[in-house]
Amino acid sequence: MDNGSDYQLDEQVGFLMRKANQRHLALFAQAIGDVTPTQFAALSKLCDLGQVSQNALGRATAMDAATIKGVVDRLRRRGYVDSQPDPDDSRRVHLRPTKDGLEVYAGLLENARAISAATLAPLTPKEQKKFLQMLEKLG
Amino acid sequence: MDNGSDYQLDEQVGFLMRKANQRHLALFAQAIGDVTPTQFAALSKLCDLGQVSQNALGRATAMDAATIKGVVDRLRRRGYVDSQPDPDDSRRVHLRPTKDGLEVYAGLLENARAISAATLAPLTPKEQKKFLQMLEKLG
DNA sequence: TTTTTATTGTTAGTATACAAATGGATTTTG
DNA sequence: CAAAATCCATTTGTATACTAACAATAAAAA
Repeated sequence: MDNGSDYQLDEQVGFLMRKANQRHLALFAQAIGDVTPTQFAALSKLCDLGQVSQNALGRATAMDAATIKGVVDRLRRRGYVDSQPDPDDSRRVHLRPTKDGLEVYAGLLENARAISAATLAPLTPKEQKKFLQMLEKLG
Repeated sequence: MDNGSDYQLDEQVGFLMRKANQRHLALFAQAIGDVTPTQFAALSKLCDLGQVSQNALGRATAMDAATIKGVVDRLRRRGYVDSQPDPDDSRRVHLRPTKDGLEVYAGLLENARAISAATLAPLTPKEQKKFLQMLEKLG
């Protein structure tokens, strides 16, 4: 009896999401070699917020404490981020984008928009909107 | 003048896909602690195909040569995979699921299906179908 | 047949990601 | 106020993932 016991990997959400993400990352790497997608996400939020603690930046970019630390370290090594101890809370470290970081971010904005468009390009405009809405529900 | 220069990270496909994927991975880890999603994918394809070379398994699961090597190493260490040199092509190594690997895979199938369902649960059945179709176009 | 090209598996290096544990510092509670 | 709970940043360990380079082998082209 067929109890529907077949399992096609290629039809599973997880597998399809991994592949879609792979394609996106490839598009990103092709358009922006200097900075990784994760680093760009952190830089973007940092430039938006102006000043945040490291953990707060992690929360804003959906990265846990251990992950955001590495990302910030690399951005700091490149001179895009500056860190200062918080005078009011000695646990905290204030992060700020450097002048260089702000300029690099501004210079990459157009590319970032193009990457998002290219990622969604296989869908019609209507589908794209729906896709983003559904993604939001799944996040 | 507003040239639409604002860029909301939280609205970008890449960011939303990363978050959706995070949720999926969390559901997977919660339901199946023994094996990771990537390992399960490799095991699934291996049990389907019965016998493959390492690189071929990597292609079937969308992993490059370096990545599939690590995954197979871990599966072999757990005793789920057996490897034999190919007599016809001395470069190649044939991979096969062990008895243990087949049993473990069979035992996890129900969970795997439940994880896929849970991942898509926030969407209606109709939306789920559409979502998978769109993902396929983006992969 | 000899040369070129392609494939297979491996290694080294870098960059996410998360769990778990730690040490300090700050809030909240009792 | 003192104890408990929480938060911040860090470290360690494991697991993806990709790039690039490598040696050995096999297949294709000249």
